[in-house]
Amino acid sequence: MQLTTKIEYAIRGLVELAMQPEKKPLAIRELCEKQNLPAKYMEQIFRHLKSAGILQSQKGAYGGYLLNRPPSQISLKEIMSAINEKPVRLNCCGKDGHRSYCVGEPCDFYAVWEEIEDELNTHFSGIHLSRFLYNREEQAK
Amino acid sequence: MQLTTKIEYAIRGLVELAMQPEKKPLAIRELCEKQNLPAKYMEQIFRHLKSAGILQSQKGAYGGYLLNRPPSQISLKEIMSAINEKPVRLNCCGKDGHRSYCVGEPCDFYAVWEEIEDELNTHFSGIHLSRFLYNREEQAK
DNA sequence: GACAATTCCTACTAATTTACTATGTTATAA
DNA sequence: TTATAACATAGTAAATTAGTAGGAATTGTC
Repeated sequence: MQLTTKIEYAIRGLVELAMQPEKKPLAIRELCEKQNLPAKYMEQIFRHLKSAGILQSQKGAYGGYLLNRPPSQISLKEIMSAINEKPVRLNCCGKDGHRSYCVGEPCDFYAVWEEIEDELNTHFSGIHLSRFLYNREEQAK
Repeated sequence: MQLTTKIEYAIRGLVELAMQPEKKPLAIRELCEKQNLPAKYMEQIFRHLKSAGILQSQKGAYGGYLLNRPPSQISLKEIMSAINEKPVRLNCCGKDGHRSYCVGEPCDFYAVWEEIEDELNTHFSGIHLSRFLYNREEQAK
């Protein structure tokens, strides 16, 4: 498993939002000062999370972001796929790749790998943001 | 999930070896011609698989590689960790990173992520090479 | 013993991806 | 009207991935 900074930052940002009082938006700049994160980079990340329906935003002065749903209803799967859409490409099936290994389209190898991916997605769907703030929930008033 | 070519090539190579008659080593060059893979790159991959105890090798003329164990006893976990050792680094815990998020060493965030990694490793430990050659087993005599 | 075939080893390079920064534009509350 | 925030896109630097290059060491066969 490869944890990119994007995922890490996303989770840290979301955790911070989760500890925010209801309905009070938190600005990226403020959040990033607390967490010492690159603000401009975070903007991009948060916009993705917004288009995925995880966040909602308030523009202008006193604006910011807030969670669209409780942390227990935001899955790691959602977060991950909001941030990086990476279609798996197998070289054995590529246009230029050779095909002796491939039987159909998609080939057997690809089919098996897709099964495995599905299993992982199922697993990540069962992990929620709340898991990352278990210890902090008590700290937050 | 990110499937690197190294992992893909490793599996394709191992599948090819699995279809080889017992005790007859298969040379990288021959294997790579069949599968249209870069031979020199494959050498590196196979050497890693060897040091991980998945393969054994026979040097010199008529040499090559062969599986050390039946495909049903070679897990995806083994293959993956043989090829890429990637220690997860979280920026929130880094030497230069800030620490407001971190409570201990390692921090809560890290601890949760490690739990998730363990779950994945457990899952990958249950997936074996044989899964990739289910359909081909009949084809191989 | 010579030779051909093979694994083994290390260093280098090219391509791709990741992790940002820069420079704005647009919307909104006070 | 002004300050503050999200929104958008393009560019850049660092890191990783995906190889290639050039050989040394080993081993079966003639």
